[in-house]
Amino acid sequence: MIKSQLKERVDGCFKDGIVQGFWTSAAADKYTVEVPKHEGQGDFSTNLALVVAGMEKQNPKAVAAKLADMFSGEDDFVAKVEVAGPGFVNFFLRDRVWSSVLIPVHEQGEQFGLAAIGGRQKVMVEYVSANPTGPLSIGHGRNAILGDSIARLLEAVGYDVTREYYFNDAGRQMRVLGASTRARYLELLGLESDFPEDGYQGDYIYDIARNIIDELGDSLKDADVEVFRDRSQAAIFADINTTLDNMGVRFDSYFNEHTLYEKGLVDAVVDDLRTKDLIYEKDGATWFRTTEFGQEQDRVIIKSTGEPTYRLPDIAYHREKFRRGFTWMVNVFGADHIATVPDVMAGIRALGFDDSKVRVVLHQFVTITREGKQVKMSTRKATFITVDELLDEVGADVLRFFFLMRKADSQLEFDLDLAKKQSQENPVYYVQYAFARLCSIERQAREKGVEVPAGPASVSLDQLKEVEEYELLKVIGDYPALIAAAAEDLAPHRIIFYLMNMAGLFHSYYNKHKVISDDAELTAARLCFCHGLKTVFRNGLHVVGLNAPETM
RNA sequence: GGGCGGGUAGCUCAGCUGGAUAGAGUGUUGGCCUCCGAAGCCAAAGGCCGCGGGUUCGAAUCCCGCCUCGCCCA
Repeated sequence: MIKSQLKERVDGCFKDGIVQGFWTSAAADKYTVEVPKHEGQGDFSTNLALVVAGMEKQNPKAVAAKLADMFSGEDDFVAKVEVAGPGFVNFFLRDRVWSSVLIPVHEQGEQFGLAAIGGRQKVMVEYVSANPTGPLSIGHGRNAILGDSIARLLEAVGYDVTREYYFNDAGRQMRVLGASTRARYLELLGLESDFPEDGYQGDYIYDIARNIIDELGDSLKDADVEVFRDRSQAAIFADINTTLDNMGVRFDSYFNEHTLYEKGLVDAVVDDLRTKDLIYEKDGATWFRTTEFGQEQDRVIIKSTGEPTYRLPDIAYHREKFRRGFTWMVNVFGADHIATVPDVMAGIRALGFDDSKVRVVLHQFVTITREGKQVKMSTRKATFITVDELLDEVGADVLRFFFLMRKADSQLEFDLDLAKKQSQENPVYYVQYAFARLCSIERQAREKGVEVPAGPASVSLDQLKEVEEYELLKVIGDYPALIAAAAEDLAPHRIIFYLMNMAGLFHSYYNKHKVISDDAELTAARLCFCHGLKTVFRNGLHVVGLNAPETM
């Protein structure tokens, strides 16, 4: 906000410079106004002179000097302008400029940081999308948290978000699931059973079988696999939903792949591709000419057995998303789905849609370390760690925080010992503690009969003149831009880093300066300042789905 | 063999569209509670940003090659 004010003034000078013949318009939109890394380099700096000089073979320092001259004369915003280094122009602002951010924070409260960038456009975020063959694994957990946080961020900047879970309950996997449950059922009844070779070995299958016995006894001993499949699916889905609920993850809709077939949408894709001559038959299979869309080889979409490959329904599903009116869509996938992306994109383009409207967030795998050693996981042997187990061990906030601490591209090492055993030194608590402390300060003030100011209007913000206060005020002022950038990049991890940084600055400030003192005017200003901090902590925690506890 | 993603402090990881002296947590070492919550703070130590070229005023960041780890496809 303050940065954009300055940027406008720099832009104005740039235009004046063109009029005066100092430089041409070539560098327009190429230069930036940034916060310098090091102290002594001002509150903001611009590389305008370096960019202009580079494009026009001028001396950067001379250009910088001209720009600095145009800022001549002091005012109530800029205090000092300097040329430094290879040709940066550094700006030092008036101290009182910073405390002005408390005004919008106070006025907007929970709305502070929200934006209307999205213009209520309809966006779909698809995530989790795990088939109901077993409890959610740790990888699904990362996916769920990532998708949910991205959805929250997009809502925060004004998109109309629909969260969707896509699944397939009709495939081979599901038949194996049904057969596994039937085998366990018969086994528990003491009857002869044949557990499938590639069956699901997890204990949860026993649980499902046991529940069937409790409810229906041995009446299903001659029933088909389908019966067991349907019951297993229902039970597993119920568990998945409970898990998601415990994680604070919700969905607006569930999309069953089967409906694509029911409505003939899969066949329609084949027909449409065929009329566009993008399909041919070879070796009994049906091929899609993906080479027309920049791929190295064509892909099979219907196998010689008549069974479609995963690509086909995926393409049909994405066309359906477009038809449902979504302006753009986000797919959150684990790294193992990488291969399907180009095929689906090709399909979308082939059907006449704009594939740049589909943004794929790929996240790498999660590894768990316990007692310093990596835990080996296998889905088939059911030796994976489930989200439920993690939730039991560390709780929803820690789980979410840890999953968001890494950008999606990075593999995530989840150190259980750190998350659990040392929970007192956990980064989650570090941030939440900052918020709780701020709440505690306000409680303390009230107990002492000190009036907590209603807002910045009634206090003298000029009282805020400590370096630590300026630093924190700057951080507060960055918050709206942070939300916008994190949403744009679909990168919730940035919020986490922001919060940890702000918490660090605050804890440091707290240890150095007393908020409540004998100086009534100063106390009022600081209480107002702390209230602003509290607002930003709460908003920041909430925007990625974390709790902001008032006491801990 | 091809594709994608990593390689930054002992460990786990940030580093936004190239910017001025490389960042955090954790671990190690040493300090700080009569004082708004010590789940906290302060200080020290710790780096050929995988390797080699290139692009330019300037590269951890962009381009090419190679090494290595993970995932996927064949």
